[in-house]
Amino acid sequence: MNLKQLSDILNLSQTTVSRALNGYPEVREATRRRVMEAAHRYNYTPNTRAKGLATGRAMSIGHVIPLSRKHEILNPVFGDFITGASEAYVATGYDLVLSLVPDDVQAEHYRNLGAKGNVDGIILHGPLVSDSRIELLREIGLPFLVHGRSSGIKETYPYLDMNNRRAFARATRHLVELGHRRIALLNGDESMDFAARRRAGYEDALREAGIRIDPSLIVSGEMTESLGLQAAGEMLDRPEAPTAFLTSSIVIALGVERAGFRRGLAIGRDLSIITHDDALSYLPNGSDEPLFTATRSSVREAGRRCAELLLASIANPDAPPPQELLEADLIIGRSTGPAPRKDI
Amino acid sequence: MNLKQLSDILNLSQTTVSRALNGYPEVREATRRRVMEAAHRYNYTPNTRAKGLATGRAMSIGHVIPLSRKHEILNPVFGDFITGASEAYVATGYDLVLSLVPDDVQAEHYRNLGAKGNVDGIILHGPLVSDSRIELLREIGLPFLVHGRSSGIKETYPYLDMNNRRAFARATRHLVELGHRRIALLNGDESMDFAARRRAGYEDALREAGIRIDPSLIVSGEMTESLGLQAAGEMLDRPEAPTAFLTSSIVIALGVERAGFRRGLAIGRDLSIITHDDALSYLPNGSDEPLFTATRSSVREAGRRCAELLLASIANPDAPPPQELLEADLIIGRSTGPAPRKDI
DNA sequence: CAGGATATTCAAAGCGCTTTGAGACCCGCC
DNA sequence: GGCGGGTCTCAAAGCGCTTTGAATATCCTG
Repeated sequence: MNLKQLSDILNLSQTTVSRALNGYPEVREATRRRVMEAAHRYNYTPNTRAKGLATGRAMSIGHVIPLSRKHEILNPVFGDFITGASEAYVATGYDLVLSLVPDDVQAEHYRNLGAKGNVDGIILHGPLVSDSRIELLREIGLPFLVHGRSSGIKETYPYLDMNNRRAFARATRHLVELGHRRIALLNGDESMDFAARRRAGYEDALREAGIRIDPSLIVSGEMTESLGLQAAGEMLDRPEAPTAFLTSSIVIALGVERAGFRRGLAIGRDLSIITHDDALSYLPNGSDEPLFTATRSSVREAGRRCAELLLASIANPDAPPPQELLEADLIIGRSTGPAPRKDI
Repeated sequence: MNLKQLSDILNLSQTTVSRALNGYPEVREATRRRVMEAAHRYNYTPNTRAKGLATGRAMSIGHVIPLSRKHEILNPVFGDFITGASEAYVATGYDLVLSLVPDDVQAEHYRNLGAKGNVDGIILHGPLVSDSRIELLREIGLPFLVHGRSSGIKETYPYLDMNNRRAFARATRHLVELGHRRIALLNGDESMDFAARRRAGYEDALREAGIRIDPSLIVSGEMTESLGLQAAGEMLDRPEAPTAFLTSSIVIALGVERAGFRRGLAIGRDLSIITHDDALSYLPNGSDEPLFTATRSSVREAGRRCAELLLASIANPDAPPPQELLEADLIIGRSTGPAPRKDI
């Protein structure tokens, strides 16, 4: 069923039918109702491609996920982010076009997305510390929004980020206040901006407390359970083992916990753990009481907000680029406690 | 840059340029090269919407994720599935359109997808035991493929599934052979087809071994760490505690393990665990040696295969509907061992 | 009831592409 | 020289929609 057929059935011109459906004022209310009803009855929905061609708007947003050896980092978080973004898209009739693109063809892919014209805007995922994609996107002229930031970029660009630095500074400070001096950081890949900022926050707090930054207590890599298990395991076996761990994700924290269990350490007493918690729906931090003390910031919420901001800036291209910073909550759970006596 | 501009620059007609780019034979090789080169130089890419309008093909595939209280079940697995599917799409120039749709408007959404014509086919996720969407999709006439199956549907329909029943029967049998008699099943929501089949496999093996099926040892729900922790915790505190657990996902297994740790039980000795492992990239089952004994089947691989099958059936609509069943591997790890003496 | 608003409807152009059917050109051959 | 056959190129129609500018109904006022 297309517009022509529908208007033939109704004995109206295509113009009138189109106007009736799109809420233009120059259609009598009775006519509009008649049209609406027929559209519904015959299950007529305007063809997106044709509509897009005519209006110049694709009514869809592109999400490009870098696909590399490192992509696993984004993976678990991505589902929730998308869920949030979708809420905003569904509400406004936009579609979400997803592409997972190998690192080496990304530039080309972005250019294509622009030229092919099948998205009205792009959400940039997983920015690096210094990410050339931002400049590229500006050059292409397609509206975009960065989820996260890129410290190396000085020009202003639209973004939504979580205040990773402050969150990790607070978490570290909390451990310091509990008397911990040897605090390990198990971080994500530090070529990623969020991880670099987290480390900066951790170092801020240590410096502030006059604690020497010990590189041997800092590990960064893929945020998996194994990373937590292995890195924590190795550190705990040292004579001068850390008494507290700060981890970038719950899965890492689970690995740390396992390493602790294996050594008969009681979590929250012999060993403290603070993790960042993205509030992933399928990996809740405990059900009633939080399992881990954590800095928490919902990535789903971030997804929704990103989408909203991007849509707003598409609707109003002359507005200044949106820049928002979300603060994480510090949630106290049972995985932290005062540093063991002998270690103070 | 559009076709007209490009052909003006080249002093050729739009037809010729279009033909040159699309590999038609009636263009001199020299001309074609000239066109190709110019297209590249001016970064010309045909507008997808216009091309789609003209050809009637959208060059994109829709993935519809049911969004309900239960959606979390799909969530963690979904990222990997998509990654796999994307590999197939990228290779063939297709785009992936994602929509997360609340349960109550799904039917409408599918109809719309069909009418809007912005996808050439649909992958159906998370089929229920008896899923009306399959009939609906057939009725709509849009090519589709089900990831999983729906036991309640008798007509043939295209699908790719993992042999959940056999996998769980094998796993259960393995535990039985190790001497376990009280084997608990921590399953996903059993209104989902995959979970129902897993339970059937579990029951097959128990019946086969003459072991009574004890409903109090079967729990199904959201596949989270908490589910594992709580359900296993409760069961382990019974006088007649199970000696082995069969779980539907690694996250559940992690919860079971934690419940074990808390009670001072040694995994693989006091307590055996077998889990299904979707081979998620960010939740590997150990790094060198598998953490858990597991039935393993890569969901990423499934995603790739689903996409391939769907694309093939779009390319060749008259072929019989593809139906494929993947077998899971049974991987032996350190989480299983003979049933404790006193329990035999 | 004429005359001018105002409300409603229409035909047609255009969005950027593919594709059809036809025209131009160049051979070589009789 | 003319003609058939290949090779190459072109103008124009159409995909399904929106939107402009014009035409027609309808209504109100004096």
